[in-house]
Formats: sequence, structure tokens, C-alpha cells
Amino acid sequence: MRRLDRAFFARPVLEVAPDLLGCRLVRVLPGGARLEGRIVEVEAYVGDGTDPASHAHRGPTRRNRAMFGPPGHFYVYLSHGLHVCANLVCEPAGTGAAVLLRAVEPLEGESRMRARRGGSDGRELTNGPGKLAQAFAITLADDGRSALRGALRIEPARGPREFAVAVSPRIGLSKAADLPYRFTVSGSPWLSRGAGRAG
DNA sequence: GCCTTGATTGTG
DNA sequence: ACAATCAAGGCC
Repeated sequence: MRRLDRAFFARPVLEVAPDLLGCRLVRVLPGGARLEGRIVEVEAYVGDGTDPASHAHRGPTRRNRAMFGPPGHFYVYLSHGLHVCANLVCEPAGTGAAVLLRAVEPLEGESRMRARRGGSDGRELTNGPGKLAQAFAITLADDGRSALRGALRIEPARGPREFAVAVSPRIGLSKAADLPYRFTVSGSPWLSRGAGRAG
């Protein structure tokens, strides 16, 4: 398939999360330049009420509204008042399940990413949720937008999967810090720093 | 209303 | 180790 469809994201979030590894994050800038990265690290936030670490755990608010919208759309929020983090909404509307994009491997447009990242280079470009959002020019304006089409989108992996998926606890949580909802491309050098060796 | 806490990052 | 900085949640 050339494009991901709504059904891909409508599945259980713990199935979608590992399937997003290897997929491409694509941003087409207003001038037409293309930024592309291969997803290597994600975290799942389940919407069944059993995940106290999820923004959706206490129901809809203005900030997390997109989490309860249709699958295949972005949920973008401001973290610590400074950084932007991007999620992909999963499961049927009203569920409140999403996958956080934590790290990508740059494939195209690295010079433009570097400019946006204030000169940072190499893995520092995209090895964290706030970093990749900055590199790909993701802003709160992308909150609620479709990830299936448009200037910011997810494209399917090309070719068969050639890596192992590693599972580990999520990063930086004070609640439910033991749940194994983090999925990474095993051994990738592009993982986020909180990553430790669990990749 | 007021205070605390973050799904983080850069710097010391 | 800690500041930057804002939206939610908890509590009075």
C-alpha cells in the first residue's frame, strides 16, 4: 500500500504502535521541500481507563480533545510549556488511545532540520519527541489534523520489515512507569536519550 | 483562586 | 542537577 488508511489506526493501540516502526514521518514545507524520517521509537497510551499516565485518563479536556477524535489524526500538545510532542490517534473515535512519536531516523531534508534545530546535528536532530517535532516543524496548528494525507503525514514502510522490535517501559513517567508500552527498532542508534540500553 | 506536576530539553 | 514556562488537576 502506498498510503496508510483509517483502518490501520482504528486497530488496538498496542498493535498499531509496533507497526508504526519503519513507517515514514513526512513533512512537505510550504516551499515544497520535503522532510522525511523513519520512525524508530514510539510509546502507546491506552484508552481503556487502565493507563493513569495517559493524558486521556481523566476524560476529554480542551488540550486532549483530539485524542477522542477519529483515528489517523494527530494529537499535538505543549510539554512543560516549551516543547511540542506529536501523537497518532488510534482506535475508534471516543476511545482516547494514541501513540507518541519519540524518535525518527532522518532520511531527507537534514539540512533544513538542522536549521530548525539551532545547529544541532546527527542524532541530536530527532532523538526525542520535542526534538523531532521541532525538526519537522510540527506545531500546535497540526493538532487534530489528518495523518493520512496533507502536508504532515505518515507513509507506510517501504519493503518488508528487516529489524526486530524491542519492548520496554515508557520514558519519563511517574505513574504506570512499569507498563511495557514502549516499542523501538532494536539496536537503532537513533533512539531517544532516556532510552538506556533497552533498545 | 493558588499550588503542584508534568508523555522535555539544554546547560552547568 | 536544574531552570524554562504553561496547561491541567487537586484542593480550599
